[in-house]
Amino acid sequence: MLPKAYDPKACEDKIYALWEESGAFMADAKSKKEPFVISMPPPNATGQLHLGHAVMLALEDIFTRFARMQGKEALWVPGTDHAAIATESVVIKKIQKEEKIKDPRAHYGREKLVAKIAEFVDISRGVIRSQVRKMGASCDWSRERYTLDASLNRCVNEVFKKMYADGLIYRGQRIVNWDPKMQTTVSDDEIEYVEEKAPYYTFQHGPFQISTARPETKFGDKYVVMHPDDERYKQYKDGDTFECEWINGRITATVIKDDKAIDPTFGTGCMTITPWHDMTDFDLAERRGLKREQIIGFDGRLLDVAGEFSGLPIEEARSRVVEKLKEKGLLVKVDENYVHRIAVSYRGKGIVEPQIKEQWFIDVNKQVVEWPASAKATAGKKKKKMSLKQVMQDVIRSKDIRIIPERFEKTYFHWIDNLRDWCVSRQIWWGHRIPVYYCPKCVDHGTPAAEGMRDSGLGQGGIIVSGQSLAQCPKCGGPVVQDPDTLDTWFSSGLWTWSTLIDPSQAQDKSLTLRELLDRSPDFQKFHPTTVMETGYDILFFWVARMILMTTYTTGQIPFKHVYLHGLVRTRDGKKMSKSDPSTCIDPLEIIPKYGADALRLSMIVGQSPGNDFRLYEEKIAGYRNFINKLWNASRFVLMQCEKAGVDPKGVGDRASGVGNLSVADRALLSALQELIADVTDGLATYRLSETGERLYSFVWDFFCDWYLELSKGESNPAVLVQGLRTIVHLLHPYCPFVTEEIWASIAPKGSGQLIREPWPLAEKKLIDREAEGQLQLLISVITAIRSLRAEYGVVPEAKVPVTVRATRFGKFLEEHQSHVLRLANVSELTVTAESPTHRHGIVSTFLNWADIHLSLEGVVDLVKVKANLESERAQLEKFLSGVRAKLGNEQFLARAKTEVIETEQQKLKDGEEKLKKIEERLKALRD
RNA sequence: GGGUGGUUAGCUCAGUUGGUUUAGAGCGUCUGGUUUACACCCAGAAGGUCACAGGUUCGAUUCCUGUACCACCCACCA
Repeated sequence: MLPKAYDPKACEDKIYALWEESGAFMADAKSKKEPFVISMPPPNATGQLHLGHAVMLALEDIFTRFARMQGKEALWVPGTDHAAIATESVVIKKIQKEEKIKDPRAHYGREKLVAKIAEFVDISRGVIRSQVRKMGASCDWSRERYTLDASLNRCVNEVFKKMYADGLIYRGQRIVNWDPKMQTTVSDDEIEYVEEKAPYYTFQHGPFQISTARPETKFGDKYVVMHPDDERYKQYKDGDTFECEWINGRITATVIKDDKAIDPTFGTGCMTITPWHDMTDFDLAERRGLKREQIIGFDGRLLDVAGEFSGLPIEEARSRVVEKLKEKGLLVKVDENYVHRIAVSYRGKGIVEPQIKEQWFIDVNKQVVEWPASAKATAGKKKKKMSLKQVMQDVIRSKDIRIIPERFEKTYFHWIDNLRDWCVSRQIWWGHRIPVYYCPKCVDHGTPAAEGMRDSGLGQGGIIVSGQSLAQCPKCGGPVVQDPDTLDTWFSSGLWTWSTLIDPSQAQDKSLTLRELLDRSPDFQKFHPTTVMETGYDILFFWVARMILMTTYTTGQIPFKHVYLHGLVRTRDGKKMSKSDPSTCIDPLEIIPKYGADALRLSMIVGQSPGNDFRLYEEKIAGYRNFINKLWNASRFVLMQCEKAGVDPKGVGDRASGVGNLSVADRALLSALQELIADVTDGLATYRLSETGERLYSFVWDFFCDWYLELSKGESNPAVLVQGLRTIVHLLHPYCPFVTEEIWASIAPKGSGQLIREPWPLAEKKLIDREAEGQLQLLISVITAIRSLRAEYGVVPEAKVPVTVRATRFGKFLEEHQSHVLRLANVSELTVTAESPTHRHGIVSTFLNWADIHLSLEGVVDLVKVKANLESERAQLEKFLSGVRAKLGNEQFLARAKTEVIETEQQKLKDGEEKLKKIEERLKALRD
């Protein structure tokens, strides 16, 4: 006999191993079946499984299992991400701590440090893999990829080369976000803004008053900007110069009139600018061709321009500059309560300083992309040259890609509108190295060397962008040097849906072009574009948008058809779970052994809607653990019934025919199952997972267990029990794969395989039996009504009570099926009659639409209470009826409402009045 | 400053095209129960003017406008 309580610990790992060994997760590129594909958002290779991953895995596993059972060629590609900055900073910190080395970069040098990081990643990558398995993820491990795999690196290089050739990648001196802590640039999206109170100073700058929160940047303030229409400054003309006393002596400054950069209603209406360290000022300087000067070094200390302050870190310099200006009498006022926002690096948490630096950029506005790319997609559309931005907009606008929930399309468009050229170079070592080589001899290529080259003292040189690694200059045969920078991690992540489908052995063949590589990779041919991209809405910009950008450009295909965005998991109090406060966190790895992966999955899916955050706490998970246990016990009950009847559950056939005589309950169950199949199939196909999960939950618990199984105790047909349970575990399998697979093992027909490979049930119309469902409903309402009366009047549970039912239409049916009523409502004798009962004392009643139910409680019941109950019921009913009458008395309603609606209302009135009449009769009888 | 979402039972949340008797679920609460599948259970019950104010409509939790509060995203107010 199976244990009373389901023990996930005893089953889950074992079942997962069976699935994996049997090859159930593996997809076949040669198959003729319709493909269904998901690229798993790769967790960081150094990471631990957290709830964000757990949600993602649960959702994607449901999609995948459903598709697989539906007979599609389902492929779910797992992988891990090298997470450039995140990983490098983790390892550097680790070395600093464990090996007491202050500057691991300097200490080890590039090659050794990269090797150390790789070693660390190798070890920790296995951790996340095993954790993904714990969730029950049915992904194809034979196709696991890593963003730094050789074949993926090949893709990265080829894409870079192609973009460079198309003029989409350029090198430029532009303002970037510099993280002095990590010593690298970071992208616009990897910056958080934190509000901070800081003093806000106003200084006298010649004839003008200017305000700033950053006095330490003000050394190069050679320009004063004001609005051309500002009356206060109309005596100054654009280009006027003036001399004034400033931090380090007298300077000459120029007046700039600009209507775009300045808001005349703000502050004094004029400002000085720092183009080197401010995005807005940089734009203005670009526009007007103004000089720019670096004030702060890349190490976060002031440069020589600061004179006596040179070499000071920002914080210290600030107060001392203010002090000096104050001494000179140039400090006008200080506002201590000014709130401004400082930019903080998402990863390193260091304060980001804008800097002008020579970097590699992707031009998002240059119109060189042919779109739509394929001839097939071109039907009805004109091929146009578009910019990357335009393609990104087009694929969403044309509904080639659908975002769920739809409202995120707006957010997406807004982000694209504000998108600047994407800085893709990073000054870290961990990642895909930029495939650009410099030949110091071949200056004739005409391109100046990158900053890194100058730093290494090689001076000017020719540039070669290569899809494969180079040791020699193809022109002169001399030695080349590779660009020291690596690529933004999202550059390679942007290729994820297809770079993972490239055949690794083909990728070794350097003679192939990227196009050939795509054409010769069977997986790419079969499985791209992928079907759905499922991820948190927080990385819509980071990742989803970049996959669209990179993939449309490179392959001419969209990366995916649907984007399903889930919400973020929050604590019980609605706060973000943060690693720094472990008490607020729920660790899936602790939850799974305790409640099971199935329960965790359900708790994150049911009651949630896409795109909305949700709160998770242990009671919620326990609730679904209870549900899993309920299902488990239902199956124990089914097996027990089989045993009693001497039926082998595995011998039960699949067809509803040939299982002997069907009771009303049997027919009602089979019928309800068909509707359930239809609802669940439709719900899963349209991504309505919460609603569908709830439907299954309620069906299993409230109908199958509470009614069907209870009725089976009186009269049972083991074959129907088994078939019903089989259908249920099929439908539930995507949601809770472990327990259903475990149950399946006991009830599967002989010769069948694992549930994971079973075909999805199809609704059979001929099993739909409205009559039986209606009849069962009648029985249920009679039993419920009697139970309710018993509780209301305090009848002790063990007392058997005689009941009279006055029913006309269904009297005969009720009489035939009274055994259920006797047992489930604890009734001693059931009298079905067409007349109202003659005895009136000690009777309590309730009125259904089609029957009156009278319980005889002679000598037990308090007549005053009976009367009071009837009166309150009457009052309620009258209130309700007056509402219905008012509606039906309204001419406008009769004239304009739909006929069905009017008919329903009329029916309501009729039923209600009848019921009222009965209550009146009962009250009258009580008075007599 | 712009945008998006939320405001439904004590708590956490569903509610797909406006009308299925009197708005649902889980947890919690209350009453009762060792009914041999399950106390991770069973039976019964209480609890909501669907944030507020207008509007459209015969009819609004559902559509529109505005207000308040909360959350998030974006933005160059020095």
